[in-house]
Amino acid sequence: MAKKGVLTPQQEDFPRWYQDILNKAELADNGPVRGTMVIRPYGYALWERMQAEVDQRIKDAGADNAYFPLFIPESYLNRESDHVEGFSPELAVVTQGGGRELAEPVVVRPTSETIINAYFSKWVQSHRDLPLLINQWANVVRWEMRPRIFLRTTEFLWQEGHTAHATREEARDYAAMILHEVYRDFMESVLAIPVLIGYKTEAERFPGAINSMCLEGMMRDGKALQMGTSHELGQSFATMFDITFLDAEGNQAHVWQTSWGVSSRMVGGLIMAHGDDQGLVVPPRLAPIQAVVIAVRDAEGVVDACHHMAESLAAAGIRVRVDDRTGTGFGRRATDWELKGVPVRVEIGPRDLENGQATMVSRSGSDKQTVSLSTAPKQVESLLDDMQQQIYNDAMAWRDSRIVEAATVAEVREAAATGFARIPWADLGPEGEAVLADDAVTVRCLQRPDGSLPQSGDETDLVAVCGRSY
RNA sequence: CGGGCUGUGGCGCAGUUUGGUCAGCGCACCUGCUUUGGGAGCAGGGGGUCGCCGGUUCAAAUCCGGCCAGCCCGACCA
Repeated sequence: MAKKGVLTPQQEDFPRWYQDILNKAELADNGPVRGTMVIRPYGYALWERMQAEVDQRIKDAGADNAYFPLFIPESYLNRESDHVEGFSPELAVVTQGGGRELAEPVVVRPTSETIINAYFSKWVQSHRDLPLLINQWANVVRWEMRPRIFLRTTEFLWQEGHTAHATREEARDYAAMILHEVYRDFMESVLAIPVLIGYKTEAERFPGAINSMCLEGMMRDGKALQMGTSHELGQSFATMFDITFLDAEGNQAHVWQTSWGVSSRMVGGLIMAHGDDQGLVVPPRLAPIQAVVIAVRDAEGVVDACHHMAESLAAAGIRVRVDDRTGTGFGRRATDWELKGVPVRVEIGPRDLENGQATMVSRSGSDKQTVSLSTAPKQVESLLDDMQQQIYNDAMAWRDSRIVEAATVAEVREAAATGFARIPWADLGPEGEAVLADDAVTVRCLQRPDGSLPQSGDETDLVAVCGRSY
């Protein structure tokens, strides 16, 4: 009884598909205040897994977690002119507290450069205090014009790293290292989303940065999603907040800084990079539930067998859940887990049990295979490994099939209707970039012809990757 | 903030042109029975002052005015 799809097909209406999946997979709801979201348990479980993986990599990169206040004095924002210009339109400002007008309004942090650097200036005295490597997991607020759950919400969750270094080279290398070792590695090996890396053009740069590096993923509708950024801040904040140190020769100098972040936007990226008309597809390394053991129906010994199966899967290190809600029809439950993108289903019914078997089904393939109860954990494990690789390969092949080499602005515009275009930056330039902007096409990043990260924005053979974006 | 579309039980919608006999449908939910190997069936049942405020009228989901919210397309952005 193949029913009509549960979700609006992607081809028919992609934004609608996205809305449907948020509801049907129980990921998030709109909050009561415009632009806010309620992240539901399954959506939050995805975020927690992302946090855990990113946090470990950040610690491996030598940064320590700390926490700074939600409220920032308005005057702090005003100290860095580019920064305040960039953010003031989207600030939430508190003017009252305890029933009284505040002497100085406080802003709800849109990002924490200012308040963190105010403290860096207290903590940094000597070259021996450097590098100072701090990370914070927090919520931030930006009063966005056009909110969309996970992709652009008024309040969102993120991680922001802030560092101070003795030299420009060291700061640049650290920002690039974060881009590669923390972000790119996480996105490609855990999220299974291939990303393009490069520099932002001046037009797209973070307010206050001297260089912004980014990672861009392609969604299933051909649009780009900026999945993360890593900035060289130069010395502007150091100057404004007076962050100085005595070097080994006894000279006073300003530090060189970086900041970098990824956010709950990645949940949206995960949905749109892998999801299909059956629902979410969650790569095994990320999945909060890697395998669900389903009791097909309540016959003799079936539910017990499911719990035993779950125990042996868990013992093999697999994140597992049992679905023994036999009061609900099998088809309904199978569909529900498919919607949630759980990589592997292990189904056990009386027929399986008779033969000492279980049925193993992969979210990405339609074939069911029969496995013996005793060897199932091994087989699930290896299926999970295969799926991780396959999901990445599929995303990569699909993306590459939608990247076009272009020679003119017109060709870029045409290619951007379905995907990305690559064009020599020398041929496009800021003038071409401005022309493309009329059609909502932007330069997503500047990279070397081989796709690697430049060492400098002055390199002469840089390629501009262009597309429409979220 | 500009352009377009839309607000009716949890979700999706019909009804608005021609004001009254209009508060209805599907899904979801509750109870019972039968079911359960790909969104089960039957029977019974609960739930909405029709986005909000005001106006016109004997009478407003329906007409008028204002406001608010959501979605899509732009400018902004993680």
